[in-house]
Amino acid sequence: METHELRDVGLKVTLPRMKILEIMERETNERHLNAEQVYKILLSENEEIGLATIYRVLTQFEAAGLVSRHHFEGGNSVFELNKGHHHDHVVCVKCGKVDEFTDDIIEDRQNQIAQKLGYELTDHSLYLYGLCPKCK
Amino acid sequence: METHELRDVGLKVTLPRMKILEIMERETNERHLNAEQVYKILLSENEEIGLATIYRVLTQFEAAGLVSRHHFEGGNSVFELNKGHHHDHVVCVKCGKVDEFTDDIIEDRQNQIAQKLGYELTDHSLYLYGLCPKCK
DNA sequence: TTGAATGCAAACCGTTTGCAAACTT
DNA sequence: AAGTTTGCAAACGGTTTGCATTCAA
Repeated sequence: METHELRDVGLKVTLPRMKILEIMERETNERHLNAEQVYKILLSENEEIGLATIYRVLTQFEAAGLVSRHHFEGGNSVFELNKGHHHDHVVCVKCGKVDEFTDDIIEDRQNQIAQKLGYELTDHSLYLYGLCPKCK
Repeated sequence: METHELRDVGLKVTLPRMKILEIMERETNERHLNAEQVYKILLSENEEIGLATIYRVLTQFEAAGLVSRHHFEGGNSVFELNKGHHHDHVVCVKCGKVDEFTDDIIEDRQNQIAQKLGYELTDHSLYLYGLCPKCK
């Protein structure tokens, strides 16, 4: 139940936050949503929640560590529910489907490259773009 | 001389285009510039070129294959002069310095991952963020 | 001379913010 | 009852566009 997840991260339990969290839990596995998409899903379920609230709630969720924000090609932010482990993404440029992966070899190489160039890494982002099985 | 590069890609030779191309050639190796930065450099050299023109020219350069556009963390676009070969980037989060690299092992792994997940890759982006030698 | 390129200001779009009203505790 | 959270509309920042003027060929 979303109630506990919200309380656990110190957020007051409100209807908008519960609904948005519920949607993130339902949809994250298939695709990552932007604020507009969350807004439309809410509308289609007859929940009249303002777009500004969605941005605010998602930003709070991000600060609380419940979701991460990504900037895919094109620019606007998409959000994904956190499941704890680091991973990278493959994004379908046609339908928006997202697959996740981790690869130790790639991680190692990144660290080696950073070291060789003298950088102290703080973060990295790796996105693969293409057509998913259904779309090609 | 910038004149030929412009003619070669089918662009009329104008002062804004020459100046902007010249700046890209001077600056690309050290850092990748956004439109605002190009604008300020032009101003500092007493060239009064409108920001809208800079966006238009950079977009034309991109279409002509002269430059690439990237979306680094934070969101706004930065441009880099193309030198023909594919490469990825390490970006200093403090000073904006950019280093480039390519790594065949990473490229291979990316292709294998895409294949395993059934994607037909069209593109990818890999950015490492950190502190460069001077900034850490 | 003629069509393309520029400058300016206004439009745009995703996102954020100020404020009064509606909620959670 | 006290303090948050929400909705609305207005503001914002980077980028694009319409239109009259200026320019390259």
